[in-house]
Amino acid sequence: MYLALKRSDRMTPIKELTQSLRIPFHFAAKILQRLARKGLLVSLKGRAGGFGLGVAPTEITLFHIVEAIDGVEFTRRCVLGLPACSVENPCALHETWREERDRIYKMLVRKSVAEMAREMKNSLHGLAATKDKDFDGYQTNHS
Amino acid sequence: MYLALKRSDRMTPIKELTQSLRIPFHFAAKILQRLARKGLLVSLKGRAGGFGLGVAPTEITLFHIVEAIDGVEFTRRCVLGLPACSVENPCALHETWREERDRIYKMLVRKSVAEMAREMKNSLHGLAATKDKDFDGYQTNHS
DNA sequence: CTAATTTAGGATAAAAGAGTCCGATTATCA
DNA sequence: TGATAATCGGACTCTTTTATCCTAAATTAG
Ligand code: FES
Ligand code: FES
Repeated sequence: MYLALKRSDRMTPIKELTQSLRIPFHFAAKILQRLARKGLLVSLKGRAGGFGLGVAPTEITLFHIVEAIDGVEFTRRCVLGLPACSVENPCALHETWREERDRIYKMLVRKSVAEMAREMKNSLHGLAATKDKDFDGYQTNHS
Repeated sequence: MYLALKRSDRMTPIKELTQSLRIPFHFAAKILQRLARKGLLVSLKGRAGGFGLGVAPTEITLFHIVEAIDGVEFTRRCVLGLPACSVENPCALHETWREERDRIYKMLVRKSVAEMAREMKNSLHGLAATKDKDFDGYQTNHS
């Protein structure tokens, strides 16, 4: 979302992002790296390096992000943990759960980063996580 | 579900349950114990001991079980992990997620163990978990 | 070419979770 | 009253997840 709200003609270094959002450097680095490997972001090393969007923010959906970070196995898995989920051998919740699961899937596919960024424009700093970790500005040490 | 399908005039020992369902003894024991502490089941030590339902199977809902096993924090938590979830300070997904979250909540509250047991009556043995663990019948050792 | 900057990614550490084991406790029966 | 059959709950182990750190590689400025 932060990257989506930035002008895209140059790269954004991790340090800028983490200081603005007040989140830990290495934490953000791993996430950005992961999204870049999936092609959602592009990265560039060196002097003017950093991260930028790999595709238009209207094209990046929550589904893509969940897929890159947590995986989307849940769309196929039995909610009770049975080895297979199928209509042939349904568990006690199969029909009920399938309905909710489909709704969530559709929601993930529908929500784009562009849309979300628009909605959070005014409160992006609220992204600071639940626990108050140290962020770059006051970080104890880094060369 | 297994207990709901049994006549309730005497207790069911863990061993009987785990052999019928082909699941590991200690695994089931911990779960049963946990449900008993919450009052969903009753337990009795000694000779004719075992577990039984603590309340009518029509009164035990999925919500009660999730509450006892995994917790139901998710009904209050921000899906993006912000420290608080509220309409005053909503995240980019607040409205969208609230809707799904409510549906899932209602589903959990609606589904009773009685209903589920009825539906799985014929395939309860399918409860054997994803990975094929050893179960009591062939377990390597226990006094 | 060299120094500075910045990401890449493997290694390590820390934390959480799942599953197992075992001694203690409780109840029943002969 | 002693032997036996059970659960109870803490300790322990194993695996997975999360977070951090560190060195290498890439890029650019001078
Ligand atoms: S079989 Fe359980 S959700 Fe489909
Ligand atoms: S504020 Fe994020 S779900 Fe309510």
